[in-house]
Amino acid sequence: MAREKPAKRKAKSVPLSSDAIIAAAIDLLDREGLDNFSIRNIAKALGVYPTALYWHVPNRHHLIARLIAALFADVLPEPDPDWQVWLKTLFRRYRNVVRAHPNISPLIGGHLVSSASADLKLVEGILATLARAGFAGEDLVSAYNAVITGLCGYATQEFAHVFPDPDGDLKASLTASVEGADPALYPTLAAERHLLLNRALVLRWQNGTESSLEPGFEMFTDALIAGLAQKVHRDGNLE
Amino acid sequence: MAREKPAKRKAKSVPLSSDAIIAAAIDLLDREGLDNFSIRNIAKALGVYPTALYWHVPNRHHLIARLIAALFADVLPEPDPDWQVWLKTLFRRYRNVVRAHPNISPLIGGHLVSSASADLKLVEGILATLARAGFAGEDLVSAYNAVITGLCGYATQEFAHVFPDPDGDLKASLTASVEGADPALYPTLAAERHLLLNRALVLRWQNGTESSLEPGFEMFTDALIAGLAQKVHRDGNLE
DNA sequence: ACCTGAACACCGTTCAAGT
DNA sequence: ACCTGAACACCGTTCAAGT
Repeated sequence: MAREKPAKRKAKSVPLSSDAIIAAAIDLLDREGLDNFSIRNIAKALGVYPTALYWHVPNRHHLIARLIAALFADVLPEPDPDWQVWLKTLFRRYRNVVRAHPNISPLIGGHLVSSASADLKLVEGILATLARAGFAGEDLVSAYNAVITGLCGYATQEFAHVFPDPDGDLKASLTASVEGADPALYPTLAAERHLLLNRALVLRWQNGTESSLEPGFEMFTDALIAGLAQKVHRDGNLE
Repeated sequence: MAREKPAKRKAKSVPLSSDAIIAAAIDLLDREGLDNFSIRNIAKALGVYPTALYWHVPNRHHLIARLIAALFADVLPEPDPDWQVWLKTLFRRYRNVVRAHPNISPLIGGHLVSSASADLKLVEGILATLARAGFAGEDLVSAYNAVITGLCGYATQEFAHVFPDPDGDLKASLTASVEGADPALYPTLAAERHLLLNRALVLRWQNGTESSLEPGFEMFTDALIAGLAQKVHRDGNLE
């Protein structure tokens, strides 16, 4: 009784468009996850032949680039007098998008696709903020790269793709090795094992959707921003 | 004349083993890149049927987990009296591994696979270092997560997967949009465009292999470490 | 201009069969 | 115990053909 109407999404008549394709792609990714995210399944959801998409989108990579651009279209925060507050807000907004669409994590992670649809307003926003903070020249580029890394870094880890584990083998083996960690060899790990299990990166079998890593997000972003602030301050680049 | 012997890797006789499979997988990933990295091609390199691998390795995910574990087996630095120096060394060693095997970036990025072969010595090393710095309880977990993020974050971005772009369309469109950025709309971007093009994340068509992002790495890791130091200092968690 | 439909060269994985 | 070999249910993408 759970599978009445198999999501007959397209009443035909409506013509295909690249926007409709991206929308269907986002919907599919959110509903079915990365493992079922394919050109063919997007086409199926649209009630159209797979090859029909190629009239509107050059290939899978560009489709993903546009999908990412669409999801992050509104991350840019309003201006703020305090550059540190602005950065923090940006980090938070970025994380919220990933949290709302966690399955994009692997698509952002180690891929350069995003460049295919660069959001210049976002780039300028970060650059202008860092320039205002006191960064210039090469240091501005470095600080910008540090910020972008911080932006993607935490969220993509927190909401990383969990590979299929029907029998719960991963949970079992992680629990066993953490619970059974020899205090002589791993004193800190053993002492804090209950806080760490499924809540510390590399010791998880679930991602941020089921087991939030928000405290670490606060720590990470605050530390990064504070470190950047200290850098400009120490170098005497004050306005 | 460049393709004499097509790498006839296996003289047969030598029996298959999971270690041999991982070694062949690393070799394939390094030589051919992610786009040709498949179970079938690993098998081909070993001169064996694809399905033969399944006797030694449960599936693709576990194979990748073991591959990652093998590559990072030696990242853990020697002990150092200064916890900040130790962390910096760890960051640098991690980046060096990724730089030597850049094609793993997408496999680390937004995936939780690494958990399948957690390196407890590495985990303990980071935890012990942070505990020594003054972190405890929940803050220790948060700081640990921040460090792991920093570890993976920058390197996976710097050496991110570049999708095939035979006609150089990406380079052309990025160059055009950055070079032609309206100074009225994008003042900072326009002013520093020569420093940014292909060297700022999201404005690149090459990754760190061809266009190093090391200055940003220094900035990022120094800022993160300094920020963490400030955090423990401010909270008065000194020993 | 836009979509169909067949086709190509791939995937990961299961499972029975061989030795 | 370890590998072969066929088979299944998928991929992304090309290209000719339809309308």
